[in-house]
Amino acid sequence: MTTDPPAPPAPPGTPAPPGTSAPAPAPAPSPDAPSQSSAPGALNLALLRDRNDAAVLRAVRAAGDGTSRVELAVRTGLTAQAISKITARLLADGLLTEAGRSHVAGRSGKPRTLLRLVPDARSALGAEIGRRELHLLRTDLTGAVVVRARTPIDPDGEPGPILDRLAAMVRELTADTGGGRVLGLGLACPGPLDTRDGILHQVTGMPRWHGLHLREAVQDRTGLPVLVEKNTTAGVLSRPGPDHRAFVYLGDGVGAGLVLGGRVQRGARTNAGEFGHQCLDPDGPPCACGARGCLEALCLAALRTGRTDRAAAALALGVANLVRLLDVEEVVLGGATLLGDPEPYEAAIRTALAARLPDPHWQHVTLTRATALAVPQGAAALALSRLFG
Amino acid sequence: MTTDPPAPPAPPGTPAPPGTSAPAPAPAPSPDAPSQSSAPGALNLALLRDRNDAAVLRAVRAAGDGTSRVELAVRTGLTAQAISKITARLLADGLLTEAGRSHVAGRSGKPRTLLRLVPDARSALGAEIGRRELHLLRTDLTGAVVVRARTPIDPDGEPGPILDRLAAMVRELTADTGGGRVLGLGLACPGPLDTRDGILHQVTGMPRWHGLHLREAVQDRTGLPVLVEKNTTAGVLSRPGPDHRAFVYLGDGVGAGLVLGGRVQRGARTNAGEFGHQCLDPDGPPCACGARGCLEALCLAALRTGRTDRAAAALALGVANLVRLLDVEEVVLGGATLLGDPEPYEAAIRTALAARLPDPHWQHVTLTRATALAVPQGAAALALSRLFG
DNA sequence: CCGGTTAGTCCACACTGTTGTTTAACTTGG
DNA sequence: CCAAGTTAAACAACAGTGTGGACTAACCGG
Repeated sequence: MTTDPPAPPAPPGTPAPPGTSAPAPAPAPSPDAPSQSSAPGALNLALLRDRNDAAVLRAVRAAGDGTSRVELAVRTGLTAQAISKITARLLADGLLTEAGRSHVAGRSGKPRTLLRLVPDARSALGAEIGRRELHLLRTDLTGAVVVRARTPIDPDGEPGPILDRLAAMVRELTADTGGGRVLGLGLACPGPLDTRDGILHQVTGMPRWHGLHLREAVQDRTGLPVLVEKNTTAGVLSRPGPDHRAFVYLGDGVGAGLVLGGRVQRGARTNAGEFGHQCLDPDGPPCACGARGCLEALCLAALRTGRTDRAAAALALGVANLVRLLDVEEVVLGGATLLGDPEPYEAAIRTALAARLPDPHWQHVTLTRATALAVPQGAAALALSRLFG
Repeated sequence: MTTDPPAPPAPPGTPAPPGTSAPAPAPAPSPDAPSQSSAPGALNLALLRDRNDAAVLRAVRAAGDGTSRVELAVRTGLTAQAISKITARLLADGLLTEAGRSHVAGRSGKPRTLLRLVPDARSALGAEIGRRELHLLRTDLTGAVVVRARTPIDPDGEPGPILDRLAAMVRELTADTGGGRVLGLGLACPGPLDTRDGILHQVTGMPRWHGLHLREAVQDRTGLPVLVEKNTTAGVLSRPGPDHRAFVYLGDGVGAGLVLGGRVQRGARTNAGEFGHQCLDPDGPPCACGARGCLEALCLAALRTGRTDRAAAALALGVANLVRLLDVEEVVLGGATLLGDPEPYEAAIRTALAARLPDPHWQHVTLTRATALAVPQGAAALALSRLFG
């Protein structure tokens, strides 16, 4: 765990979240903690403002290409006046621009002024740390990938040199961000980990990374706010979607990321999403986790013998179980193995859903494919969520 | 669907939620809708105040018997001054009282003034509508049951007369609520339903209730704010618990209610919790839902042949799957069948969790039994959540 | 050109939580 | 017993939130 040159010694103008006006009020004890860790819902005026700013930004993003203030007022439930103040703030911060007016033929009155996100106003970094390679990318405010870079990883090696390389790549990728401030760096990792403190637990297949204080290590090397997340959870955040959705991953293992009620679900011990270890057959083959008949064990065993159909059937059953239990409206499929040959999986899942949902029409589930970049993009989205909430 | 005498023609002084001072600002379109239905997180000042009031009330409730203002300030993250103002409001509303001072030996300074909930300040009604009987109860502010009543139900009968009886029971049970205002009536029902509009879908085993506008019907008959909820979801709310917990139900069927991240999860179409229809054996016995090998089918088949052990094993496997997928910290067991003979189920679940969680120590799961009243109590808790958020 | 209509802003305001100061109610030490 | 020290809670002045009403801007239709 070499600690290396601390890179940019202080965060070069990054830490201020949405509002930029106040000099440095920050009553928070730790400089990067999210204001109040375990506050049970009590809100401050500053937090209120940030929340409403975020709500407006989200509404603008959701609208795609241009919304008016009136529409924002309707969508958010705030007054026109409140929207006026909030958008003024966001315009001053450079996050929004006015982009023409919306002339609707045969409609009297002053036309609405369109507002848009300024993609280059901020940027975010996201990385996927895998057992084979490290993938880093930078996105703009809309989440679109701007540049990316990759480097191989030796899973048995020490993390230190790799993190040094990561820091170097970060410097490269952020060198040319005009005035666009970098919001932070999201790191998506396999295996169980502690999201809150950014500490890895037993990362399967990467023995030297066991127990690593990843957040601290990368924060020291880059000077950026760092967020550590499980890869599947990052996957589900790769793009905005419905309030109830799941990202299902089939690669080296099987896992899922969950958004329920519009919120990422990490579970009590940040260990939710162990979708691959649901038991589908108490007498099935043994799994690496110690149990028997896990979905993951069934899938991997089938794949080893080339029986994609069986792997797909097992996965499909798991997805149907998940959909029935959680009533999600979208399932996003990802992971190298699955994306390498998606059709059989999609077909099997469609069949299973049709067979196992009592009313497939009413409970329609959208099935989509993630891109290969979903995980690092989701990691970047994590950094963007400082603005979008 | 007889419409009957509309009972107390207007809500007799009930509608104002926490704050009572303002005459009647209510900018909400519909009188009982929760201010703004689908507002994506935007808050106005009135909502901010209600939220903070609720946060303080929750903190007082969580503290059990008496907290001080300083402690509330710490817990909520608000300033002492803010707490002072908020508690003053709640004291004026009669929700809190000052109950002595906390003399701690060997501690200098002014002793803290203890604050407590006033149990009788408000009350809430909760009902469980089952296939065999209707169970109604009234709780105080703390959720403790004050009075209850029951009446048999003919599952094949018309709902109208039963709802009339319900309204009569409501009048009885609320006749002697001193000044304690009734916050509302929660109705827990089986089967798929639409929580938002309070409309039942196809309630299994109660054909005449199919498509009933239950909320409206009961609201008209009682004049109270009515909330309709699925029985399992009500069950999980029967008492405060950890932020990630599940209520698992084995009665006429098998189901679950979920609280994840401190929020009830109903799913995209308020159909989450179909825990009983996870497939544990693709070649298993056919289930009433049309699929094969559902947990519920396995359990019920085993129970029909008196094999409690097999039913317990199936349920335990499902619970283990649920815990791994969602990383809950508490599982509450309920339902008449299970509570009639809980030991084998508990033992099987403990065994399954020990076998299937990679680190049972770190991921410890508390297993508790619900009371027989959990469902109607949870329904009442739903009405209490107007105050507690 | 002018009235009608809609969008957005300016201003005064009510209310939120915050900061700084004062009062209340104890314990401690002489 | 009394003064000093300490902690709890309230009081007063304040910054900042969203709100309501009046006002201006920018279009349409005649």
